[in-house]
Amino acid sequence: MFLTLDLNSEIPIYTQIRNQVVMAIAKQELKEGDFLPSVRQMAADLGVNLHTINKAYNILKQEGFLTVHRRKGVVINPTDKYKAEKEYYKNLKEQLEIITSEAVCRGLNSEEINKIIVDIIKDLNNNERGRENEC
Amino acid sequence: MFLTLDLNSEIPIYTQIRNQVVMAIAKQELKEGDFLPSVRQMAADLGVNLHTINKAYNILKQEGFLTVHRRKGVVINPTDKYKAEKEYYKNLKEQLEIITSEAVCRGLNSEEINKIIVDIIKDLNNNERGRENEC
DNA sequence: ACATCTGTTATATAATATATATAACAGATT
DNA sequence: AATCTGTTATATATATTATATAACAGATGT
Repeated sequence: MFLTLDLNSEIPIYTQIRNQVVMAIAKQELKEGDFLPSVRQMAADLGVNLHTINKAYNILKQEGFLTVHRRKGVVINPTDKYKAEKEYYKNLKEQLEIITSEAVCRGLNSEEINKIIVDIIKDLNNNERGRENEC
Repeated sequence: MFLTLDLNSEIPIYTQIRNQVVMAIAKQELKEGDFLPSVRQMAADLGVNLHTINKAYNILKQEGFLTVHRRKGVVINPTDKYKAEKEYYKNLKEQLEIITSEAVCRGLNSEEINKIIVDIIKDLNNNERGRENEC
């Protein structure tokens, strides 16, 4: 399982799960058509409540990342289901305004921030390799 | 006042205030030695409770952005008080990993993300001009 | 047909976070 | 001495987060 929880984190469990699924999709550890465990199964695996998983899945569903089927479980959507749209860009910009402002305050410039992002994307692609036998 | 609140937002009021102060520092609308209104004054201005402002100020204090004096009110710190340090970099990277992963999922590449950040920083500097007679 | 596993929905409960309302204290200013 | 500071302490209300049970209906496998 690619999921690890920090129960002491201020970030809610359902948000941690949502974030890690998105990161797994970005790394292509999860691809179109891949299945996630059922809410009950993942709840058992992680030792949390069914509703916590259900909330995370419903957010991901609402965001377009996955589709939910009875019995089968949860399926990662094809990428065209979660293409960037107007509302997403607005939200992204708002988030980056806050983060970038603090970074600028603390003396970083756009090149340094860009380097961090380039490195993150590089890492996403590195993790892509050598992981064929998972899930 | 450079502060506007969205009471319907899911973002807590004290977090909105914290973020807007950081953005104001980034825009240099607030500079070293500038004063912020007292907790009571800003609470009255914004129509919220004293403790909500106090919480925002204490977070900003803890983050190094300002110092609190009795009577005088609240003073923006010199920039060396909130230089980027190890812990901040770790936190910044964690935040950007999540945001960048989602952006990559939605089809953006590092150039496009970088452009958004460059534009944000450009806007921060634009707002710097023509605002001499504020506060 | 039947049992079983799905997601889903509904309640209830508890703990924590957020926000407000008052009050009081101690330091600093005027 | 009066006033304005930040600070601290309670109390209260609401919302969020997380858990605990239970039940329902659709789909699957036997």
